[in-house]
Amino acid sequence: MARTTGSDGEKTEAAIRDAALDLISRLGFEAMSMRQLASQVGVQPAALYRYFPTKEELLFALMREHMENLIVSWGEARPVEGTIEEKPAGRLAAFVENHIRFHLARRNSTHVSNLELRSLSEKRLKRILDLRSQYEGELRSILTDGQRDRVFQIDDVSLTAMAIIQMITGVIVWFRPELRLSEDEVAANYHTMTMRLVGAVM
Amino acid sequence: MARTTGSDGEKTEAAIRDAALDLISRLGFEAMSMRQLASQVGVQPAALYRYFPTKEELLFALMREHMENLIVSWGEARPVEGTIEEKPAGRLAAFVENHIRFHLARRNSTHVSNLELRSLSEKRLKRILDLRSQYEGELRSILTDGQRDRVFQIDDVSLTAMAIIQMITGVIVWFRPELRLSEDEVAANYHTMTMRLVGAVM
DNA sequence: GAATTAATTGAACGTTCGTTTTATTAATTT
DNA sequence: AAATTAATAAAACGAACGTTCAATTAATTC
Repeated sequence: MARTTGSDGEKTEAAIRDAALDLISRLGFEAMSMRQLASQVGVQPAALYRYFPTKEELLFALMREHMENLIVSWGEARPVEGTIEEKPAGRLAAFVENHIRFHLARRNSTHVSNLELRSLSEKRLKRILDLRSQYEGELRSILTDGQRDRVFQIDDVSLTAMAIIQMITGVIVWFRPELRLSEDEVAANYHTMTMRLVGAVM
Repeated sequence: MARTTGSDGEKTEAAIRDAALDLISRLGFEAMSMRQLASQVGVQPAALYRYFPTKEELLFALMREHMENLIVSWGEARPVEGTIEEKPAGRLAAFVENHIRFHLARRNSTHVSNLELRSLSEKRLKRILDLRSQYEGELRSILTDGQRDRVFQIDDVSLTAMAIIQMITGVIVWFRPELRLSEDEVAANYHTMTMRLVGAVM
């Protein structure tokens, strides 16, 4: 056999991405074999190489897409200038809420992006870390502005930014949709904790 | 050749553990081969199997030891009953300080214990998660007591416990000894943030 | 100093890995 | 309807994997 009836490059590529996110987040990147991936997609291993030249480039594509989506998501959620929400406290609230919702909606790719950095070559690792640093810079600038306006009490902006990122990303480690708390309640809770953490009066 | 001059089982086992922690934390468990490990220890691959029956049991041993050490460490650092430090705020301060110092002193095994859970069989995974839950229970009980005494303002004890654990464990992701902040400063900073997070007045 | 035990080597086992090559068929274009 | 391009299958490559086994030597015990 060769080309199968109804086969379509775009659909296959999307199916590969989905299956890869599922398998990598469950088994880990190194533990997932290309044969396993092909089998889950319903295709022969060789077909994968039409879409991704190597296993590592597949991982890189998934991670880059995740980070770019995250940055775009924040760009759209960020309060517009001149509004009341554009003050530091409003921006921080928007940042936390967007971050929580984005990650809860993308558990698989979040796991992949957070746990598989070691499998990237130095060059590709740097590109992902640059995107990450760009995103974290948004948080740092919010904290710096709040410190300047004396609405936040922060000892060290960089350290606080890392602490907040770790805390709010950690939600995907324990949160399960079937648990007692809803996504809204979780987001509200993290918002409150973040505001207390930076010493903002609510 | 066979047994080498000066060879000693205890030393070899310790060397295997050290090398494994180093390699796994750098490459990941699946990416580390037993041949690589043997080479770093300075021994033939077959020699590893005198100390650990399988690769997975080696990983399990490293993780269990890490968690048991963490629990022992907290047992020794925990304030004694009847002292002023035994109030919730003092216990929380001790918990955060011990946690930060313990993890900063054991970067490799922390990475292994946090990132490689997926490589454990169901049974062994459960044993590690039980130890983890036992440790987290200590934090939850501190938060519960502080809530009862009205010295902490906490919406949800479990959620807050997870948030704090994620935040303070995250220190090893970014902290490098050569950076501007000392271990003492970092610990003090996390202590302040934690107290603010639970709404304690300092 | 002989017998025993501990520690390790060297070689090999079958399996699986990521990837490549070639052939074949479906869909699209001309 | 013929020619071309896109999508896949089938088979194979050499390399690396975790692990086992038998042989060998160092250290210890008697």
